Amino acid sequence: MPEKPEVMTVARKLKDHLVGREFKNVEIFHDNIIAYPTVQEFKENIKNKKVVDITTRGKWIVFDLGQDYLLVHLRMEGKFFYRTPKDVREKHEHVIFTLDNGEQLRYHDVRKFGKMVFISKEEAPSHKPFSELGLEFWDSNLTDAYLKEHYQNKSLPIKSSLLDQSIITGIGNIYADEILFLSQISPLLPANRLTKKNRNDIIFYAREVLNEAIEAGGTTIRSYTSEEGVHGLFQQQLKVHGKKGEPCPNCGEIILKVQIGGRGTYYCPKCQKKK
DNA sequence: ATACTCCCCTGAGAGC
DNA sequence: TGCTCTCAGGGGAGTA
Repeated sequence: MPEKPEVMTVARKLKDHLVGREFKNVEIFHDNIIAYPTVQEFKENIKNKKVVDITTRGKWIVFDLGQDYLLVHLRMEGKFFYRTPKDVREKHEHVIFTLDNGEQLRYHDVRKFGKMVFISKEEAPSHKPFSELGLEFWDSNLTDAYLKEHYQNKSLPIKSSLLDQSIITGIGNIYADEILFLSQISPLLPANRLTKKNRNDIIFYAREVLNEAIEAGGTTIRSYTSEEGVHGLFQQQLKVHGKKGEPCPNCGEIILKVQIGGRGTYYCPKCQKKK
């Protein structure tokens, strides 16, 4: 379940290995992975494109190909592995890129939720997904005023609003719970009822949690080429997410689990009161 | 415009 | 052992 820190870690490792390489061919075994353009166009466009850089935007991995971008969203379970053409294709390898050095970069995704987009740099800013992404957590434009503006008409619980990628991008279900716990805000509180302090706390702790996770990512992820994938990241440092029935690390109250917007949500009912 | 619900897809784990 | 059921969750589509 990659969120921003995991995506950044994967992107960094891909960059170490792939900058300067060229895509010579791509085979697609599950068409739904290709979100844009058509599968046929995607195959044709990717050929002979050289990887200039690899970065992230929100939870998307951004392959800078000079004139174009290859964008990859791992969704829940997407992973990359390096193989050679001799290796038998595994059950969940859905997209196989062959590189100019004979190696293959294979996209593995058990649940087939991941998405790939090939788009020109010119077209990208006004086109999904870039056109619908909000601010990165480190962006200096992410301020109380920004959140106030975007939350003022939202009666949705703040938990759901934090997952809205068009406001702040990169936060997923796990870190949303952690950020709200540290901010001592009930996940059920409607976004338009947050105080100024609440909003500033969210910004502060979002930066703290995500930065810490990014640092941990550098050491915890063994290798995205291994069967380990990106599992286990930051698990030891989680305070409430996944801790149903355990005592709150703050006050000892039993941590609850509820469903908010269809997502499992963990919180301490004592520390995170719906004021 | 916002906010619901359903769906994508598979495997793991629980319960019987 | 093995069946059925529920859950995991990022995000898009359709609908009210």
